[in-house]
Amino acid sequence: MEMDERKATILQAIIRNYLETGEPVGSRTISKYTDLNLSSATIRNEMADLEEMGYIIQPHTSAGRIPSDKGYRFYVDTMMEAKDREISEMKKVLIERQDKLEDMLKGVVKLLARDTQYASLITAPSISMNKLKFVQLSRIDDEHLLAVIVKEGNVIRNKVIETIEPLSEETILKLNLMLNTQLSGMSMDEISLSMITGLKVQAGSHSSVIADVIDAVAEAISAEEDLKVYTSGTNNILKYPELSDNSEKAGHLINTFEEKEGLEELMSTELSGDDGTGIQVYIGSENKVEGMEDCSVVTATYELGGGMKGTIGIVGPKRMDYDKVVGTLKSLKSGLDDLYKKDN
Amino acid sequence: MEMDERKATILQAIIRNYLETGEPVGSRTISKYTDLNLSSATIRNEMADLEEMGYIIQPHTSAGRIPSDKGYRFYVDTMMEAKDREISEMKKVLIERQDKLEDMLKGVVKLLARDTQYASLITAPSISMNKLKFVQLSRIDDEHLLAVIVKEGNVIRNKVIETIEPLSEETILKLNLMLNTQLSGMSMDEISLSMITGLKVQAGSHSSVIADVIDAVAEAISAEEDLKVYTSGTNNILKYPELSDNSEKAGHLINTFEEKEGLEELMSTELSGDDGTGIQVYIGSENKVEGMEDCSVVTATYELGGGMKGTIGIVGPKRMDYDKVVGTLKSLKSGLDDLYKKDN
DNA sequence: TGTTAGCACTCATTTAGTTAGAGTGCTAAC
DNA sequence: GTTAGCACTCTAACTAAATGAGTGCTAACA
Repeated sequence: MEMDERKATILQAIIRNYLETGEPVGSRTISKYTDLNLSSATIRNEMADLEEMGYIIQPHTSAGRIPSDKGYRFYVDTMMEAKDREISEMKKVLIERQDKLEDMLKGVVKLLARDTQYASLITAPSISMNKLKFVQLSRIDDEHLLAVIVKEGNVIRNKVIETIEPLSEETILKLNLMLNTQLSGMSMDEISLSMITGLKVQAGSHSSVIADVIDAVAEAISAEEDLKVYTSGTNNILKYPELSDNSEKAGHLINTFEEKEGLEELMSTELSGDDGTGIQVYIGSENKVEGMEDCSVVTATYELGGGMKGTIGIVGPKRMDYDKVVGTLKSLKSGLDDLYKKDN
Repeated sequence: MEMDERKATILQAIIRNYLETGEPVGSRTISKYTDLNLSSATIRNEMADLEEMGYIIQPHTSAGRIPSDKGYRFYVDTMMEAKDREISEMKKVLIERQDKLEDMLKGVVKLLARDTQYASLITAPSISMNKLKFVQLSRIDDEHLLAVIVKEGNVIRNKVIETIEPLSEETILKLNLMLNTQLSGMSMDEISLSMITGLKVQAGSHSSVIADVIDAVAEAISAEEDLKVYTSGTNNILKYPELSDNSEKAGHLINTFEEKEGLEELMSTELSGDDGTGIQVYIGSENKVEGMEDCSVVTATYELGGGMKGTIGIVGPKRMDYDKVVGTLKSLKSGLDDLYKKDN
């Protein structure tokens, strides 16, 4: 049995209808809905075939059909028509150009949640540059030293270091000079053990401070921590009976969003079937995050330039308005991408 | 009509029973539950009185009674016996002494949520000292300057400032010296306009940089931003039918927790009736945050020393195990308070 | 005067039974 | 290959009756 054009039309009609109503779709509905001019009986025959092929499912004997994961996948891959969506508010948010990246991300993800009515998330663009630009030590008081670590891309980290004995301004100046001549421009794997011991020897009695500083540098440089995830509209999960009827599952999902467990992986694994648009769709069990078997996830990768890539996406029920969501994500993605182009 | 001892005993029995079962409590139950040796008929008379006085409510004619807000309040104020609770895990979390305050707070709030099974939140200790310790300008590259602002209490803020023209190392050194001799030790309201203009004049051609730096200082010094709230266990809201049956309301609550709207106020308003334990209970409509009319909120103020006060608390249904919650909060509060004492 | 037994009454919840309707699969005719 | 027709299935909605917990009130009792 193979998929012919008529079967595809019928499948499309079933899915469209099911997305709209959420009710199983019967043969009579399709008979009227499509312009194939076929009677319900004929449709029934075709539907039996589609069920055999695994595209649709019958919840119980005397009900209509609903799409299976395979059915959704077919729809998304071949029949979806992404609606172009103008996010008018977006421009405001982006043009205001909040100087804190964090605020911008929060704004965008909030916008996405409001527009789609699905739980939304965004990852901060991850910095692939992990080189140290410079370190700046300053004396805070007799027991505390401040280490400011500036990475390539002007990402800044602070660390307060406790000192055993007070350090004079001159010593600090000397340490600063020493650290920067040796370390600046380095990435973590370039900083060898011998360099560290060398520095310690040079520092003499202050070697423990140097050790602490290098620890701080190492921590700051390893970029993992930067994979921060912001969420918005988690409460939308409750709007979809498929997800909220089982409050056990809904609670688990909400918890996942609050604790951000596993969301990084969700947002970072790239599906092989990426079609170049940067949009990816994961349907039901295609999704490997625990508790999301009944969800679909749609993500888009955006790029702020300089290799800074982040991901923005939504999590919703399998019965979701894919066309709208993909359209919205495309629009947001291009908005974010443009941000960089304009900037330069 | 006044509250005598017997009425109080009966009220207590009603509330205790209702907290356990969640079902309206009838006269017969009380007759057996208490050791007053009264028949159900007598209890009924007393219950009629209690209802007239506003301590209990009858959901419908032929049902038992449930406590009103006023009833809960009476219970909490005069009859509650906080169970002493040992949070064994807590020591681990606190002793590990995560060097980042943020991680510690997240750990504590997670613990609270796990222990109580209620939605939990914690505010970072707010720094009441808003004096500037020092400013440190560093050159990042030709167009960017880094301003590190250190406040009393060693709270640190960074700000990248764009410069119109490249600044030499000497200029930056000079600006640093100038800023610190003038500004260090100052609070915002001590920094007068004339001082600022004075600085600008001194800076000559670099006055715009000075303006930017002072803006950054002003922003950093105003402590508002420090009132960060961390949450955990929001999903517990779904565990309590009183809150989750109406998924509209539950969604709103979850949203409040995600966006942290209004939670700062919730955690910072101190009830007049504070009894010196630092524990506060808000029942139902006593609570002024939107959407929390059906909740009770219990908070505890902790102090990390040096005037750094924060608040930790839970939000749950009015029918909550007050004894347990208050016990847990007391335990956590004293754990946090001790943290500081040990430290010094 | 406070307490209790008894009784009629109320009302939410449960249970069972019925009905209505949507949809199917299959067969036979077109 | 398509369609009309029919028997069948199963859910959802509705109705009616039974259940039972709990009340308020009255009258009797100590």
